[in-house]
Amino acid sequence: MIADRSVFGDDHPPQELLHREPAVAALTRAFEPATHGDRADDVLIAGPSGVGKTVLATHTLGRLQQRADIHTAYVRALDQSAAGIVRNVLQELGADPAMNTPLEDLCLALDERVDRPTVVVLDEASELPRSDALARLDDVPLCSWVAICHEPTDWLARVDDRVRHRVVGREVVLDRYSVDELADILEPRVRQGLRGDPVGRDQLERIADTVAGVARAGIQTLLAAAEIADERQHSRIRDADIEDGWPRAQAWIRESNLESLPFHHQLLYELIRRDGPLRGGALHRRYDEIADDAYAGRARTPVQRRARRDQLAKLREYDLIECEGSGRGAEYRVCDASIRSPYEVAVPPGQ
DNA sequence: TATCCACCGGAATTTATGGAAG
DNA sequence: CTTCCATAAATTCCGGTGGATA
Repeated sequence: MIADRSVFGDDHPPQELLHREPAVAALTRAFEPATHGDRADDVLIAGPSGVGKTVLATHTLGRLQQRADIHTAYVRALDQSAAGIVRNVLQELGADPAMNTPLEDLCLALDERVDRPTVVVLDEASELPRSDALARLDDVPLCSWVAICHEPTDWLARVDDRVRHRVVGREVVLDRYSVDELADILEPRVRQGLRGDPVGRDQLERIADTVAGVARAGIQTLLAAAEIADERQHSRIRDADIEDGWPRAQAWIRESNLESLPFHHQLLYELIRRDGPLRGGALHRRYDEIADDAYAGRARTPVQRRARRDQLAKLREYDLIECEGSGRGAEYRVCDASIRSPYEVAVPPGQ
């Protein structure tokens, strides 16, 4: 049934953006000055994860690039410093700045390189307000940015006044898709990625409903349901395949999250998976007991408690562990105990 | 209920890394 | 090669706080 898995990848853009016309129009308007060689307006795109914020930005920019002489850069801001972000922008523009180039020099190099309208997409920019990267980009005359975050109100409250005034009131806020809209979005993927006539409209709607209008989850669930239908030798996707496809899709997302993290995080995760739910104190004691063995033969060495707390916060952010209660009494547990670290983490049994 | 203690998380400080300049 | 420098990651320090203990 599955003809081409790559059709379901995050990096496989749709040929046309369905049901985002107002957002495309707003972005196009903001980019308009760039078509006559001027600086584009800055933009803030906000909305829950998986509803197409990144696709909206790159798709619209791609179309602009076809009819205007501009440069674009795509950077994952995450919790990078201003220097890290400016350095990444330079790399995207074809420069090769050294790791230890001072922020000031990076900005000068950027100023020199930007010789035409340049739009920088800053994805995963929720922590961006902590650095002054946006102000740095705004200092470059022809350079504008598109920041992508989850919570626009919170984000705007944390940025510098000068930066806020550039985007406030013109935020592009995306919401989850309706069942009908998401079913429309899934249809082309069925045609391109699956063989035969494997799924009906009512089932696409069922998928859309299951994932509550989150496009990324819908696409992954469609693929998972097709995979399960294959395993069960169904010629068409059945309701039960969709039922079981959703948790499988969730597991894929979590697995790739866990895989992307360094060993420290994965060790903490494995401790919680094996011995959780655990309170902070108990977790730290377990770590101290097994750390020497677990890190034996690895490039990294055990870290202190304060660093572990930051790593636990990262695991929560990635939806790998959850925390019941707050502060001192908080209890950690993994979200899905069937998800394991790809490292063979040697964790001797507790007690 | 009062006191104590361990943990949390912000901020300052130190260490590690990897180029570049001398 | 050595020294220098800037960043990123980790450590140290510490005030605040919520659970534990009497």
